Amino acid sequence: MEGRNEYKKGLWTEEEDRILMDYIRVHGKGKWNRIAKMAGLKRGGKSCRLRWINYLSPSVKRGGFSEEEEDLIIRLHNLLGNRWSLIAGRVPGRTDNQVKNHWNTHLSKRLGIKKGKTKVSVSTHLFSREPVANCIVHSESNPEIPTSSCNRKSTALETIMEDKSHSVFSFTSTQEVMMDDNNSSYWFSNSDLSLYAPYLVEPLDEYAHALDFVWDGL
DNA sequence: AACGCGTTCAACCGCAGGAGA
DNA sequence: TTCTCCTGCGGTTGAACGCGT
Repeated sequence: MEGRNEYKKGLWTEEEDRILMDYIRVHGKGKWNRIAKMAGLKRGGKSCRLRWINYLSPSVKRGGFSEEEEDLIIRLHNLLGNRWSLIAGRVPGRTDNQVKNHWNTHLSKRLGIKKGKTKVSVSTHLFSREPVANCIVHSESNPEIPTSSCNRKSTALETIMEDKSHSVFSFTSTQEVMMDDNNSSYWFSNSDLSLYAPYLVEPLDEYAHALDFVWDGL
């Protein structure tokens, strides 16, 4: 059982790294629980997998992030939000953990992005030619008190459909929104704002159109 | 030198989902 | 269908480090 104290935790030693690398070099990766046992490591399978993926794998690039990498991460985060594995998949040699850490410790600070969220409640007149979004903005620190409100006419904007469960909508040229179709909430990926819609309708592309509106008060 | 405090990042945790028996 | 095992993900933790006093 992985969760009990029979496994060693904490930083890996050079000896452990060597044992894991030697084993993978001969037998290949995958089936991490078995690797841990067969290699004689007192580590859980998850720990071995993480150590390989984030540190030991020859495909992992070490050292500081270049300006090009940072620029790419910022643009991908605008588009995808905190979907680190997707972002890392588009930054050669970088892992999701590296990207996440670099974002949280450097980029989010540099860009002045705060951790807290602001909730935007939305009601829409669906399928009219000029749908209207009625918005009330709440701060997370005091959700009871709306900090501002607006009533804006929408304009149709570009819609990017990534997949069924995670649709990405372009809000303006710089603001993107991710859709979670389970709870009808929308996330502003680059400003940590969430947008709650009162109801969900099908098909998705019509819904997306109905929720497209210009919001310049962020 | 010693201490306190903030920052960094490797590693852990809990959970979800897929595969296969 | 159910169960187990494995993998992958994002959020969180805490040891190590750096810096100021």
